[in-house]
Amino acid sequence: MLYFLSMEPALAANRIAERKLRDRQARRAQIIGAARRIAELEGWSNVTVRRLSAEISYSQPVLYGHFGSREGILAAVAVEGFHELGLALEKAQKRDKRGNTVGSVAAAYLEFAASSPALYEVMFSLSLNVPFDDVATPPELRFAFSQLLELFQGQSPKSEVISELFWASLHGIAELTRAKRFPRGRQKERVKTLVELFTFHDKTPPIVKAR
Amino acid sequence: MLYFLSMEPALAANRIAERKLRDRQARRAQIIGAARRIAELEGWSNVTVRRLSAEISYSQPVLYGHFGSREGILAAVAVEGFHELGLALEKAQKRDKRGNTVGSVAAAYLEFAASSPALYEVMFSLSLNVPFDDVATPPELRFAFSQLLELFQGQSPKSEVISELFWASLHGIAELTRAKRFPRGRQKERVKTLVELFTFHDKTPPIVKAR
DNA sequence: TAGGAAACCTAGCAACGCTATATATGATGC
DNA sequence: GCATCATATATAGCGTTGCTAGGTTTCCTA
Repeated sequence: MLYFLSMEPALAANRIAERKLRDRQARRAQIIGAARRIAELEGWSNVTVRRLSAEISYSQPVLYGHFGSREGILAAVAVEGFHELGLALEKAQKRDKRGNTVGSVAAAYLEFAASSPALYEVMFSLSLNVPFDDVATPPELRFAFSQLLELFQGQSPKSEVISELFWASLHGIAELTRAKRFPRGRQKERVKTLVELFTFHDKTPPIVKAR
Repeated sequence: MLYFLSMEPALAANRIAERKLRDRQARRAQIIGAARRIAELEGWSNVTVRRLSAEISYSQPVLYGHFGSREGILAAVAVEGFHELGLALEKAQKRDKRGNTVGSVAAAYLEFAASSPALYEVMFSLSLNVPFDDVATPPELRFAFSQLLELFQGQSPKSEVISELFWASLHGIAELTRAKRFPRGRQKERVKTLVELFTFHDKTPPIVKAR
């Protein structure tokens, strides 16, 4: 039972360092979680550093030790959002059984944006972000977009442009819906028409790239 | 030369009231103009009430007398933006000589968004806005969207949905371009492909209803 | 020309993001 | 076990923000 006491000092130091790292990451997750919760319930303007510090029962400088600024916190939330969006799209693509991959991915995208409006908002409102094809771009962003890229892969020489347009359409629908710029209750029809636009029945083999 | 002095009192009061109204509107325009200029040059975070009051050489409460809050100022700028966007789209539609109305309107839309990024940003970032089909919706918003509606009028029973999707696509492209989420230098190809998607030829409609 | 309304400014509040500095906590060497 | 030192955390404050109560000036009217 005195095992740990007799342990090699270097190993003990390792365990301690690991524990500290875990604590740190746990607190980081706590901060991000609190930010998301408050944003979703009360809007991003209520996500203040003071409020967050009260929420996790630490002083403000602790938050600045984790993320360098308030924007850093929002950026971390945004990255988490892209990760989850990527997972949701991947899941939708894999689970599709009706041969309508484009449709189910589109539905999943809009469902994500609608069910977490504040999260979706912050994913695109941060203006000081790195370009998407930059080396510094977080892999979470690439991952999310790659799910859309795969949808049209090899369909045409312009498959990349098609993917970009598809993404833009989804993003536009999500944003205009969130901002209440669209008449209500036609969302299903909108998605259906969108899918038709992006589904190409040519002589040459079209859309479905099962994989 | 003593004409005005002997003028009917009621008329004199009228002239004075009119002049005051003119002054008021001129100052209102000054504020909006200053806000736009600063936003475009230094970003919206630098558009503070203090800064604006210094810019027009009036104290802060004067600004609050015109617009009730900082957000009120941004909203006024946004409305002005929608007005100008509507005009730009109308012009593009009327000037089109190549029979490619959809294309020239799309180009005009993206040109507008690209040349005034801060203006375009504020037009869609105000979350607390009235729904688009509400009675309280400023006519400028309706006007802008009506330009897009006309584009597809009568082309299909779903012309309204098509218009909404077209708008969403344009908005998505504008936003993703502004946020640098798109690879550079393919904008022309993007627009061309978009126009193809939204152009329905009488003989062979590219959209075949999928089941 | 007196009086009153309208226009305008001064000064200040509470809350914000952020940080220099002080204090407590906990691991390490003797 | 104790002293030491680094690391972790808190206190307190700076400058700036949006916004407003209250006093002052300006200008129209009678």
